[in-house]
Amino acid sequence: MAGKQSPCPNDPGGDWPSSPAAAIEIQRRLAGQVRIEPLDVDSVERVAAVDMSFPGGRAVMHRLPAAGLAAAVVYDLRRSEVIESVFVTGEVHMPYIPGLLSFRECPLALEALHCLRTTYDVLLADGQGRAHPRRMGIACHLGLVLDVPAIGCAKGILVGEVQGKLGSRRGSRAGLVDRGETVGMAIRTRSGVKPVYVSVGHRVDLASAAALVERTLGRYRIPEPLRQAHIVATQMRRRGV
DNA sequence: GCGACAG
DNA sequence: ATCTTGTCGC
Repeated sequence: MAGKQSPCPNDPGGDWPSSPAAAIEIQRRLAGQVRIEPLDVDSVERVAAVDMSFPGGRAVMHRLPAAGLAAAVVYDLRRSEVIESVFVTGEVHMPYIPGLLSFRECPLALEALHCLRTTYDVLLADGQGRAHPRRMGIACHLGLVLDVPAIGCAKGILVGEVQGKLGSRRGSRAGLVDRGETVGMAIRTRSGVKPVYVSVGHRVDLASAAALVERTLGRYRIPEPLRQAHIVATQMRRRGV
């Protein structure tokens, strides 16, 4: 358990739309700004990851504004440990709408990332990157706003279908294709366990993204940086912050 | 109209 | 995403 773990004062983000129509318009405009290029995965030393957690059961879940908690960590690949961990709490003003997740989570997620004092080489987001109906998932959004290499790693599919048959052994891969375009990669991170879906967020290409994710794997299905961010987000919420 | 649908 | 204990299996 290395690294610190402290709350961070909230700060104003950018201006975020509250209507689905406005959000979709923004996605159409931003999608063309995503840059796909190779990333030198072998030289990556620090990987940042963000995840969110929300309180309450179905009763208060879809009530807005809602309380949310975003956690961000920086993971050192060489030492295989978290070197910094932060979190922020705040209000979420958008409901969860498939395809518009970034507008619900980005404001708080960005606040958390802004609190990090450690620099990092690439950002991992819990969700899709280009494997999105408008090629503008949360990983693309975060990567564009911060102008950092970003990768989306989702536990489920939003659009597209796995090409062919994905092997059951760890390390097996299969393309994720949507409307004739390979938008992501299904990767079996543990033998006999459901795969994760990796896609380009920003300033990386699919091959680099897949390689980076595999470099961050520990003994679990979810890449270690993301798994750690998820643990922080969940524990801080249950601790009643 | 019906089914799908990241977190 | 969240509510939850034990339990079956490699």
